[in-house]
Amino acid sequence: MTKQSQELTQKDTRERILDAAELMFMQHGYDGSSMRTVTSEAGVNLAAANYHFGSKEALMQAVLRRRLDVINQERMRLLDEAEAKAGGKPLKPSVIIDCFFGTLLRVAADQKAGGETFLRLLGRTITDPSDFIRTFMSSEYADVLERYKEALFRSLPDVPKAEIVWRFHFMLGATSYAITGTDSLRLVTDWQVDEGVAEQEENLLPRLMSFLLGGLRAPLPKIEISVEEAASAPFVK
Amino acid sequence: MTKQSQELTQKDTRERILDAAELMFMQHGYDGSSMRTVTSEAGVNLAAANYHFGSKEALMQAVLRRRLDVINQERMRLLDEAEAKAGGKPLKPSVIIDCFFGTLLRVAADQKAGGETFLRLLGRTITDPSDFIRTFMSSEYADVLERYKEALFRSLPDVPKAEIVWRFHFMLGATSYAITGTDSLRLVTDWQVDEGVAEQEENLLPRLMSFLLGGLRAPLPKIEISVEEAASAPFVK
DNA sequence: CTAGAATTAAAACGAACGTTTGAATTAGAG
DNA sequence: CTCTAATTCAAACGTTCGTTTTAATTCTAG
Repeated sequence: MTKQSQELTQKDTRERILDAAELMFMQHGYDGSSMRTVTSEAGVNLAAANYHFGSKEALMQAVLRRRLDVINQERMRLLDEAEAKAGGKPLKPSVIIDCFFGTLLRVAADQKAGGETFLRLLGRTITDPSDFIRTFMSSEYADVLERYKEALFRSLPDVPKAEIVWRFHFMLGATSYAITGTDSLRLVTDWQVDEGVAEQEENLLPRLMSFLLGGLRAPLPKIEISVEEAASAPFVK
Repeated sequence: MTKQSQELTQKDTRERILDAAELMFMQHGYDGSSMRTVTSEAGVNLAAANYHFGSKEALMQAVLRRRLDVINQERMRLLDEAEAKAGGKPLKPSVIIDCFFGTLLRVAADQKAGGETFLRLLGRTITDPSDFIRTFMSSEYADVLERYKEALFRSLPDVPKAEIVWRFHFMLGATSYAITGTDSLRLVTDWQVDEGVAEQEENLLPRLMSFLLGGLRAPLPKIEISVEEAASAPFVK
């Protein structure tokens, strides 16, 4: 059997498992989902999941990788493009933020039948307690995060780097929580009964963008920085 | 046996279970923690947990309630106090934000041996996939959220209420993610090896506060609002 | 068509799970 | 002290978990 035909025959089962796993992991979390519910939801045999992916952990990684690769490649491409166009000059913060967070929302919302689901899965995954997930996400994001941090440092030369790292951190949190959608605190209750899901995404992006930029460019807090702390501040290279 | 002596004798076991559960739930999540690891960590018999709390779900609720009650009562008290002092005039956004988010960080950080742990547990709990946790948090937070939303509406009369609700939502996300601490993406890597944990908390508050206020007061996004959407916007009463 | 690899299918494995049971132990009230 | 209720304890319950095994089936290259 050739490689090409393998992929064709596997594609059905593999992708059905990935789709079902994406949905179940989003709805019930990694620990809350079982291989049995995933495979039965996918309409395939239980053993097929272990045959194609090896283990539940590997399945989770495959679910995440399928979408994250696309998103992170697009993030890199857009930042390269913007920096090339700027010709050595620092980028505007709004451009950087849009490349990073805007890409996430746009790409994830674009992909038919799964983008929305993945977006919410990602929001939960970022705070997932499982060690292997945190390790995986860390390695998966290392390059792109380093790239964007450097871009922000150049973009905001007067802001301490430690402060930028903190605010990037806060922005990630606001975004991850925003896209989780199902508001655990029911802050937003009667939600889009008449309208489609797409419309929510459309409006989420500009709203979130305004918030993130406002936070990123907020006045610096007044903190007494001790000498020792300044020396050990993160990422002051 | 009198009620008082009951509480005294139960206190040891009950609180040891609560402390251990708080720690395990924080470290491994609700689904990732077992009654066996919790009770063995607490140094008590397995059945003691079900005896004192009835079930694993009830144990989780007791863990959350123990700290949330204190925090939310303090939130209510401070807002009452601030509004009484203002004498009918709207409060400044910074005051409201400090009452809500500042109280969380201060009270949780104050409580000896557990405040820090609970803070991180709460960060994860807010995005936990379990249905019963979301339901519990929703009901536990309903009153205080309603109170703070109203205060923000009065504080920012020119900002559409829907926008305020969105930004409250984003602020919750930034905070919950910020206090989760263990950065899943390792954005902050070499972290306070020399310094204690307390110092992180000290600096987190002003940093987070600046970010939240910047986001809250950011320029409004440009969104085309259709008539239908405006009519069904959340919480426009 | 046929040999052989790839895939699917059914069944079972041992381990870990939340919970329950019933006896043993502890502690306070009269 | 004695009786009774509260608590602790060891053991087991039935279920579900991720994974493995082994056989049946499907598909394709030659």
